[in-house]
Amino acid sequence: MIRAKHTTIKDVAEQAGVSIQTVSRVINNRPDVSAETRQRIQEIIDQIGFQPFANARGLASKRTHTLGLVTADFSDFWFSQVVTGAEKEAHERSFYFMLGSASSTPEDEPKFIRLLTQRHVEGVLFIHASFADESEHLNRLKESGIPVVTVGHYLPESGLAMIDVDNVGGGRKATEYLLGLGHTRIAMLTGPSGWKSARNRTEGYQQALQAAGAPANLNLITEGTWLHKSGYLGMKSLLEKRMPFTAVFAHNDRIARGAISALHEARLRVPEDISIIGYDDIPEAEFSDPPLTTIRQPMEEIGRAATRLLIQMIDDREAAPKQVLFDTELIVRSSCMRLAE
Amino acid sequence: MIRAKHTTIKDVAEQAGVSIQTVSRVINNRPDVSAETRQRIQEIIDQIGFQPFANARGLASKRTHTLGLVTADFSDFWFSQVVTGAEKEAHERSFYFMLGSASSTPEDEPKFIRLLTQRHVEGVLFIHASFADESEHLNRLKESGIPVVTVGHYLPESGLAMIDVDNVGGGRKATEYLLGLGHTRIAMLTGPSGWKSARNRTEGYQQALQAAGAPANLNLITEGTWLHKSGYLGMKSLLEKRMPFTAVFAHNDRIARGAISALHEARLRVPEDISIIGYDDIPEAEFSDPPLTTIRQPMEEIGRAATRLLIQMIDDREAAPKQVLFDTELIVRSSCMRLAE
DNA sequence: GTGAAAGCGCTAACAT
DNA sequence: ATGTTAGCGCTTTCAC
Repeated sequence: MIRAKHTTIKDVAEQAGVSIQTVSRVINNRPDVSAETRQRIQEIIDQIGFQPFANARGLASKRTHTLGLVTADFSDFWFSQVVTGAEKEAHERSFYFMLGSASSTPEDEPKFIRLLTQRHVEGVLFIHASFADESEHLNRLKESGIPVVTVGHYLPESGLAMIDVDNVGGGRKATEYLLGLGHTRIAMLTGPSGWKSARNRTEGYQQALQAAGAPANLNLITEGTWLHKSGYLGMKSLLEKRMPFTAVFAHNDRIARGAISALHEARLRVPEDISIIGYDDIPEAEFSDPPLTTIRQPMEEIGRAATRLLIQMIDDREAAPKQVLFDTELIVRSSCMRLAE
Repeated sequence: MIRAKHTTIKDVAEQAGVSIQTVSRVINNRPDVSAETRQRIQEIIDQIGFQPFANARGLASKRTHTLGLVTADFSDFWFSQVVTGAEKEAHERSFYFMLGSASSTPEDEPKFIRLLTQRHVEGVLFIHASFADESEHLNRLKESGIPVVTVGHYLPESGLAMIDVDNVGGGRKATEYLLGLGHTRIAMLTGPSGWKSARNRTEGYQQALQAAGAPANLNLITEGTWLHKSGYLGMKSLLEKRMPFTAVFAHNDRIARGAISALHEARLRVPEDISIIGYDDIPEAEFSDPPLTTIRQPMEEIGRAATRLLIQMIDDREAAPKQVLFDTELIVRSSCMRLAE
């Protein structure tokens, strides 16, 4: 196997007639080089297309500028948005992400830990990893002293840094909106209760109902997964129960859209017969039938903020893990209407 | 900034009372170590949790076991599936992916090239990168001698390795299905013509029509993006033209679903008034209203195959770039029906 | 089967 | 402002 010969700092030094160290200073933008030499060296670098080898720098400086990215589900829209933000922020700060295990099956854990330690990642970003599955990962990492920031995955006990959306507030906001339209029998299709975000949205829902003196009816709550299919099946089972309700809070837009399919199948109209509100504001929400009223989360900004915090923790190991909650925004479209008297 | 001290090969060697080199042999599974010494060393490795530092190995061996992953759009379902497969395959072969630029804006190119060369990635996987934007990237990489495999992005001129779905066949399959149901006025909502996959689906569509003696009517073809919104707007403009058609081939399921929204708004029923077939078989397709007939692509397997090919090209630089086409599968649900006489 | 020496490409620390 | 020396943690090469 023949490998292309890369140009090294030595080549540059020889051509410029200076020592390796001086070239190193130029690469690293150190102040103690004369403008003249700096320029001469820079020209040679540009000309022969020299790129310092990250591995060698990492070995010598004990910094790898590498971050680990771990997630439970790539296909999740929420995830993809967060990653986009995270990636941009990292690049701007000259950090890069290594892909951790996508499938977080328990057997993968040793491999996963090995990846992170062998590569000496300087920090790890957990995006949308589920609750139970991952906590052992997290603890092991924490013990190893690597800074960890979690997104959409808050365990208050763990004391880990986290960036998330205010899901309690979001759940409250959604429910209050429906209450404001006169609805009191409000059903809910939740995400898996293993997810903190789902539990929090449920909590917000209950807070709002309680404050309005319209206590939650457990028969109107159905737990499921985050998928479209789950909304469809959940709504079907809700309808079979024959408990009256006039509005639904779905824990994400995919669930909401699945529920609408089931509603249509049952010849019920949205919003005339049933009002429905989602969560996320996925791109399709605007073009659903009907356009979906929903709770928007600032996902890309969350990714950026998480990465920023992670790098900050790397730079200052004493920095206490912070927990930041972003606010949600109610996006009113036409899947909800005022309850007729 | 205090960094945790990592255990090194030296620590292991000292504890085992052997030389560094012998430990190295154990790590790399070389045959020339006595079973006894090997076991003793292995026990110490396990006990103190030693992990060889990938950077140092890379520096010494000139192998980084790192691959670059570049894409135009994270939020694409197709992409996420392919990545999942690619990631699994890579892990099984002890390779890892570094995230390249997510946003493939032209300004990012220098940064992007720098990432890949500074990290000495051994190969690069381009997933679903668009045609025009990226070709300069590709050529630069090719010149640098780094193996490149593209997925969903075939430029025959470039001679690059690629794994893709047989989009011509898929387009033909979709169109033939509609023809078989008696439709002859078949409209089409395409993806961007800058994408090879879109052009190929169009080609398959034209082939099928021609073979059936029902030449394509350009007025029935509308180009758009891959997004839901585009299907919605495309169908609206199609309807405004008042050119009669009885069926639609949408270049992906999101477009199809957008089109269905527009159709519903226009008080047209699917499939009673208009039949529609999509492409991809996204999870939501099954639960659309109506459930969407579509063309399925084996995405995860494509990711695996692409990674396998990439690693093969790394191992054997003489291996000619291969081009592999996967077959598609027609998934019949209920968004199409036989044309009434 | 095992070890010693050299060096991968770079930075850190200390010279001058 | 620049050079010298040492060494990061590992593999390679060659010796025994």
